[in-house]
Amino acid sequence: MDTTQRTDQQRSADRRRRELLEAADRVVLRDGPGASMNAIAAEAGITKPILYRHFGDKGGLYAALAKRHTDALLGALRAALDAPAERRERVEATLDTYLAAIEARPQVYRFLMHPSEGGPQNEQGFDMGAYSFPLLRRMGEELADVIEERVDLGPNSQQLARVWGHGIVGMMHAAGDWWLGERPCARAELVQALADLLWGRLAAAGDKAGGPGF
Amino acid sequence: MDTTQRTDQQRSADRRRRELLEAADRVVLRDGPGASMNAIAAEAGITKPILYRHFGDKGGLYAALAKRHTDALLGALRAALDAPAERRERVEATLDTYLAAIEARPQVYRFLMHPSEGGPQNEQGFDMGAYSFPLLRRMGEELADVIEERVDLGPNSQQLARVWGHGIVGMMHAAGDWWLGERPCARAELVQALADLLWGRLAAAGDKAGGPGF
DNA sequence: CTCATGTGTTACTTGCGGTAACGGTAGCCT
DNA sequence: AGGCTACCGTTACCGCAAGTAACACATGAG
Repeated sequence: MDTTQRTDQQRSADRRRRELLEAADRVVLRDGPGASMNAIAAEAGITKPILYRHFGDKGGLYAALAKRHTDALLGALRAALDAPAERRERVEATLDTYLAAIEARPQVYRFLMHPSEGGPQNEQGFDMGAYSFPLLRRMGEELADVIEERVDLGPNSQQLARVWGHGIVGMMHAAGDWWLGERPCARAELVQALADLLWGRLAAAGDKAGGPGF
Repeated sequence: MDTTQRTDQQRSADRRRRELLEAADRVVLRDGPGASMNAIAAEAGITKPILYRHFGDKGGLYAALAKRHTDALLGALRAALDAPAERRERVEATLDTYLAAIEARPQVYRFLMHPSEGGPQNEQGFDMGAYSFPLLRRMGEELADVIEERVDLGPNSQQLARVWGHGIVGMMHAAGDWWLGERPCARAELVQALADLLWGRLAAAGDKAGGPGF
């Protein structure tokens, strides 16, 4: 029993793992994050203990599931962030990429961010918070790296970049979440509004008549 | 059986409700949001069904609990937002108020925002997501109202204000969450960094040597 | 043939949210 | 007084989901 066998088995196990993840994906997207391990196992054509052998516990499964989508989204964002263009254009492209992603697959988004609420009858859900925030944190850190690498912020640039990275990601996330729920305007308008905000239009705007401004 | 009796009973019920909420508060702050209804009932010196008679279900209890803290925080924020001062000063005061609140009572904050994870051994938590986002949404809406009321944004000001309200709140929240976890700097520095971001310093900064900027 | 190993199962335990059914106890009515 | 109606409280239970133990079948190696 050595490498060759091990690799064979590992390949097989990896394929199985992928199949299980795809089944889990289908169920979670259909039934919401409250989906039970039994349901996921049934969809995969097997039974619970196998899931536990592969993923340890439900958290492990959900983490693996979240990682897939998270990686895909981060890849798209990185591409937008790396395109050759002016800074504002890049910012807009990145915002648009994120918003387009959550608009195109709101089910996935809701799973990643609001892992409760989901299916028709959603009762006692699951812990969560443990999968959504990794995504936001990772996005924040990556954006911080990009900012620090490319923007001249003078002294203390590292900390400033990290604050901004997390702050901008949070802005994008919260605005996107609200927008996705209410759909008050077209995506492009939202992108413009957010870019304007980042471009200091709040500071530049005048007060309205009737008192000191905000 | 009419008003007088009813009011007496209602007063008594309200007092009871307050006591129960305080007990729940203690337990949740001690054991984290995974606290069981049994534990809360025990802390209050009673048993489960009474909790259910008062709050319907666990969601109702947590919602009531969250509302208390949410209202308190919103009150403080409104005060900071209404102080007579220049716009930038107000923004800084508001940011500082929020950050001071979460710094002073991280347990409460974690309950409101990340209702999973909590006590030492926290496993199967609870659904959640249903209590944190109301807070963010309410803050976003209130800020939007203030912006629209006081800042001259030209046409489409209503939508712009709402986007910005939610966006700024999200920025504050995400940056605060990250900062609370890592404590990389003093609160005042964070406030400055965020205010600088809102004041367009990202747009104003130059590119770093080595390529087009972010 | 046997034995180790990986894959799968059934059947169970534990602990939670939530509820039904029952017991006291205060006040009001006649 | 005696009984009736609400209300506060209890015990004991249901359903369900996470997670686990113990067992069963295959298959390839010696």
